[in-house]
Amino acid sequence: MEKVILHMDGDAFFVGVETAKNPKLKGRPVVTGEERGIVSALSYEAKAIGIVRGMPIFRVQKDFPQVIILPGDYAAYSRYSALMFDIVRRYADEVEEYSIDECFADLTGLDRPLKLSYLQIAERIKKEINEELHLSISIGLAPTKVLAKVASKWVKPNGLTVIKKETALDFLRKIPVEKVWGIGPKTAEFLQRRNIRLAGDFINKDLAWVKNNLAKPYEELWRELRGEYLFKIDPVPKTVYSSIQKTRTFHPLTNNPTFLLSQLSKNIEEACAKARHYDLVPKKVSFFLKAQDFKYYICAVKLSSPTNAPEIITALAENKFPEMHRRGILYRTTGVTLQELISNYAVQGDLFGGKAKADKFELVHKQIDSLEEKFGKRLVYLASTHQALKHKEKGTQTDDLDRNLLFL
DNA sequence: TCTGGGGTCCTAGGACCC
DNA sequence: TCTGGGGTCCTAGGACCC
Repeated sequence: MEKVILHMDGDAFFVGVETAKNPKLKGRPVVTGEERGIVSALSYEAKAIGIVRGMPIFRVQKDFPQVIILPGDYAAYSRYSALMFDIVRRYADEVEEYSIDECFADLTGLDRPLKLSYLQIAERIKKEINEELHLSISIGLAPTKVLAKVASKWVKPNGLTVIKKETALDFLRKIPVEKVWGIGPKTAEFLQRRNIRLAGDFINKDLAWVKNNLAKPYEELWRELRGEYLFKIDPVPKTVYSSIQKTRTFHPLTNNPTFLLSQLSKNIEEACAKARHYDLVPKKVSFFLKAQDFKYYICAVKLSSPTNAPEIITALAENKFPEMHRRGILYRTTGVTLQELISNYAVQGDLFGGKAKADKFELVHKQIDSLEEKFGKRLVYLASTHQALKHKEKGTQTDDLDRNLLFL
């Protein structure tokens, strides 16, 4: 039986939720991202007057004084996201939560028991999300995930588009190849140089050409675009991470090792806090500095004993720092990635007491975590992070920060 | 898109072995 | 001292996504 895959995509989702919370925002130019200093989401009205994602907030304030600027409210976005997916689950069992505002659902064979056509099922989902949550979404229906993505983007906002195997080519002849899910700038450029500009041009190439010229994932993409169902719906809710990353870009750029290390220390504290929250420990950690020209200077360390204690990981970072740091290069970003995460429960003791030492630190941090939950963030942090916070909050009294210093 | 932050997956090539 | 052929495992880095 031919598959029927639904793809649902929130319209300007963060702003949509803000409008649902406060209906007075409806029809107004609204952006979110105040806390980050750049526009992270924008209403269609804001888009219409020339605002784009990533635009600095100060520019919006200066050039578009009529725009309403809001800080992100991620707790609300997660709540609405869950409610939205619950509505999809009223109809389909197989729902894959792909991102905070997108999901796939397998509707195949549900028309009979529900006594509704596939189109009617999609219409109901859309109507219920509109009426119950006051959110606008767009839906695509197609025989594969990739085609369903194409369909949901075809009419936006508030769209509902069906692509059948027979009509796929007509759609794909109107879609630039770089707009296809999975084809990024590099592959798009490669294809365009060979005169493949539209998704339709791409699927008109034969399989041998695809195999000879592109990597394996693109062969699957090519098949999916031609209507062959390959990318399965994965309904397992995402509870585990395989890596956790924390990065921060700063201005002005710098070469100062002390500054860079304190930024890295802050990255490490944040990453470790997240890992503790999920009871995960990394078997491997990598640090990086990103230079002015966006080149990465990376070093990776295998942990003899997996831990999420920031004291241990910052000590590693300090040891490895000279391997990444070059004199005379300006850096824009520091970052840490905790890799090969495993459940803390599964960690075995080692011969040299590394595990016992890590356990002590982890216990202290668990207690700090619960205090911070009660009394707010940044109650306590490592001395090595101190400078990074001073930098961020320059202009405020550093006395308050000094009071909370914890030397371990 | 002159470039923020957080993820996943794939692959080429080196290390090591027979 | 120089030379095959073939296999596995691992890792760094590329490419892509939202």
